[in-house]
Amino acid sequence: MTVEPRGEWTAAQALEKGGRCARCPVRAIGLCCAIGPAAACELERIGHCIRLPEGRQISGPGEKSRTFSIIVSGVAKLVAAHGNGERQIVGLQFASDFVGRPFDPASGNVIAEAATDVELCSFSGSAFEGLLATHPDLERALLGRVLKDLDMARDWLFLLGRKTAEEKVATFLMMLYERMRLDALRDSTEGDLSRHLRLPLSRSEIAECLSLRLETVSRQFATLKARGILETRGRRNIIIRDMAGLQGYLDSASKAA
Amino acid sequence: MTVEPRGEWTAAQALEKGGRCARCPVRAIGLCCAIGPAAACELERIGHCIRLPEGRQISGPGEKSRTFSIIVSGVAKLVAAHGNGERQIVGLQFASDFVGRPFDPASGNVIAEAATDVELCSFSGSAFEGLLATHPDLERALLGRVLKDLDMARDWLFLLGRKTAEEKVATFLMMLYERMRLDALRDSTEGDLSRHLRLPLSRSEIAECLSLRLETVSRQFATLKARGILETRGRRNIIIRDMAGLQGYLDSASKAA
DNA sequence: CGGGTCGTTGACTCGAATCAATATAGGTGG
DNA sequence: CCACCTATATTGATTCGAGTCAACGACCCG
Repeated sequence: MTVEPRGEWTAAQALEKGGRCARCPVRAIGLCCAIGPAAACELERIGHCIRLPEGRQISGPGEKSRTFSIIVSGVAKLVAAHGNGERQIVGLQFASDFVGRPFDPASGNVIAEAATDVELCSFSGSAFEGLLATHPDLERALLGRVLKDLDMARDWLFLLGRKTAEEKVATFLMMLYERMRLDALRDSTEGDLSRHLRLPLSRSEIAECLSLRLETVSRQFATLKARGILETRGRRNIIIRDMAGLQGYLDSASKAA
Repeated sequence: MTVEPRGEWTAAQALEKGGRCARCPVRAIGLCCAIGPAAACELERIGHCIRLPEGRQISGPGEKSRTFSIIVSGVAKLVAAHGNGERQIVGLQFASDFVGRPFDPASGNVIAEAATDVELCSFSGSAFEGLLATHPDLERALLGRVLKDLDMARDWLFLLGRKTAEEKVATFLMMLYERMRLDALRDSTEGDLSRHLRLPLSRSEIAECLSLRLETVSRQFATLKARGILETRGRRNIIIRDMAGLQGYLDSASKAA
């Protein structure tokens, strides 16, 4: 998952070059795929690409201006933090997903943070809202994306509420694998990364996702390794040795010893 | 929460009567409040009111036709059920909320069920989608509602992941209280139901919401009673004796003995 | 090569689940 | 209207999974 630098660019530059969007890796799968060339040109005019380092806040309370962004590369985490120090990661957004909330000043206590270095195609909130108002296709597409996020959140509710630590970790890895495999196929860089997975999160962040402690996550990795389901290569790389074994955990279906 | 029978009615009847919507208790706060009288008239034409008894499935896999409904009275629960018998309630919808998913054939494994007897203002999926396509205001309002559901789901993730059994039950009761107080104020039936709460769910359903066992829910009720925070009147009625005490649990902020 | 962060492993604790009796509400039929 | 009956709810005893506290080990940075 090496990020090929594309550099910062502005709408003006993009137009000069005859359509930066045309070369955008998520043009075909992001929100922007829902609109025709004319509207895409308008999008290009109001958007600009920015790169943020791991850890930087992308949106949420404390940000100066409301923005709306499409992720070009990297992973963002959505974090709910209440009163005391408790944090819960309530969502992960990958390439082609969006971050931000049009028409909604208070984005519900959730902050978005770069989990890895990220490239964003970013719009000012009001400019993007203006475009939404004049392009029903775009608004329709956004509705679809929000519904997808809602499904994801509800799947996650089931995971947090009903799965054991072992099932949580296995489900998390499968989710990550499916999602990053899609991204990899598009980039079509390495031919056989098939069973290789680079983790975008630390153990402690995985724990924040799954409502576990980092020690428990570590133990579950150890269990999965002991069963020959995975191998680790350093801290952030995983090789899935037994895909079927991993899938066996998905629906809490496997009760066999 | 006695449901005043409004009877079944069809669009045709409604028009004869000069606008059934005008007398609808959720007209001012439902999705339909986003649109002008002309569009409201069209909504009236394609919608009809139905009443379903407690326990009846409203939507989800297994329903013959895709529908979209606005809840007029009663409470619906959204249930995620996977493989084995595990069930997780992933959302509750109250009067003025919606049930159903426009433009989305596969409604993400979630089924909606009447938690109490419900009155619905129901539309065929395609008819409602047609109206959405021609009324941007309505689509905008729908987007807002879906974003609200998303916030709710994410708050719930925090609750499931980071709160103790006691905090879960207290938070659940406060959520219910806030929501049902709003409904009650609108109906303005009883003057002082201020601290009275009728539970729309059984202990076992509450447990399904909170990822607890019903025994644990029962124990937490007992604890809250012992602390003088609540009283129970029969199985389904609660009187909140110490509102501040209950609120103390909301943000996991109270660690005082 | 050294230092520090991050991850792993171990021993023990604790909160909620589980298993098992009761007890009560609330509907039904006499 | 009352007595019964069954669902639902409560309470108790015990188990178990994950949390907590603590020490050690390994990776990655300069």
